[in-house]
Amino acid sequence: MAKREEILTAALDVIARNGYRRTSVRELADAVGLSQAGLLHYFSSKEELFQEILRKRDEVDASAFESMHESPIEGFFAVIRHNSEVPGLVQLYAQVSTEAGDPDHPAREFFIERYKQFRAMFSQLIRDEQAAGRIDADLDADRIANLFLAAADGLQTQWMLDPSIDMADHVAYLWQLVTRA
Amino acid sequence: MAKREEILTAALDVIARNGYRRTSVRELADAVGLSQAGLLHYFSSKEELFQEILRKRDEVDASAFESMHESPIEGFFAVIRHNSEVPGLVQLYAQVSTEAGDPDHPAREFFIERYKQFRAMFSQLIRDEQAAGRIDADLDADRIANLFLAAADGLQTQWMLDPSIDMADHVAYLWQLVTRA
DNA sequence: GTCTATATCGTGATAGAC
DNA sequence: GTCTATCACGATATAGAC
Repeated sequence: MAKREEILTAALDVIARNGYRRTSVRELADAVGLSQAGLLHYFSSKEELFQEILRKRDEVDASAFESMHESPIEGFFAVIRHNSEVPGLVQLYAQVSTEAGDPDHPAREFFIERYKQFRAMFSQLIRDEQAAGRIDADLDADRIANLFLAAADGLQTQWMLDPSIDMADHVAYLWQLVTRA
Repeated sequence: MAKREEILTAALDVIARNGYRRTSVRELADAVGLSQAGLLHYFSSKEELFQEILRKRDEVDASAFESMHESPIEGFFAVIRHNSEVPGLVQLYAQVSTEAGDPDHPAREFFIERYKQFRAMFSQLIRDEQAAGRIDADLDADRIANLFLAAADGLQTQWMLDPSIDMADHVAYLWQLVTRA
């Protein structure tokens, strides 16, 4: 459905500017020129809507940043750098991903799957670096992968409270730590 | 006021079991045998109440774990280990700390201050290790401190989604990475 | 497919009696 | 200090017309 995509794209735009906390279904509906009920015609619930917004965001980021960098780790840094341009999306992600920690949250499965994928991707990346001799082969790729994802998430919390914190810089520093260890 | 403390202690207990998402002021009131209005007599708003609950938690953790360990880093690990016994509190903290990222959130100042303190404490700890020759003096204590706090926060998100993730183990691994670098 | 209108709900806040 | 009662509100969800 083209309309669904149109809604999600518009939603990303609104939320990037207004943040998650202030954004109701009604406002997203306004942004696409639909009524609240009209918008919910395309999604089974508010929670599903926001989950799909986040999925769309991943998709947009992936196609924007993954291909344009030679090494995958550079793409990762680029996404993080980009994040500081879209505070509302950072807030959206941080908020919903922690809500999804609740056993009954409808987006829980989505996030479990998402972390599984990112974890696999990242630990593969590290193993590749190990194979190439750029990271000590003794290091535990899985644990390091989890630590990178955790650092990226946790830095968002700090950055929202103090935007002078440079998220990308910190993650790059962690990378430096790992590559020289 | 003794009553305020009594309320906060009871609240910690309820939330540790039920989590944040499900917990309304009314339920906390029930737990201390007060009406909702009766409880709010002691706090200016729901948001202030939850902020104070988190402050109380820090206080409890600090007195429980800081003194019983010789080195401060061990206390840090102990708190993290303890966290996996109280999922509701992890959820509470994760949730409110990200909500506080909003510029208008009443608990924003509280968290800014809290991070400032933890950051200072942690980077001092690292500098001490550097002075003792256990951490390379070339490393940037401030950035590493932020990375530890970020990792601890981010691991909570992952752990809530997958409790088989060992938060303390991961943080200890990061410590190992830093001490051998 | 989209709208209008409304049901329904939870819940935080407040007024005022005791 | 504490309760009862009520308000106010901001949602989301849904029924039913067009």
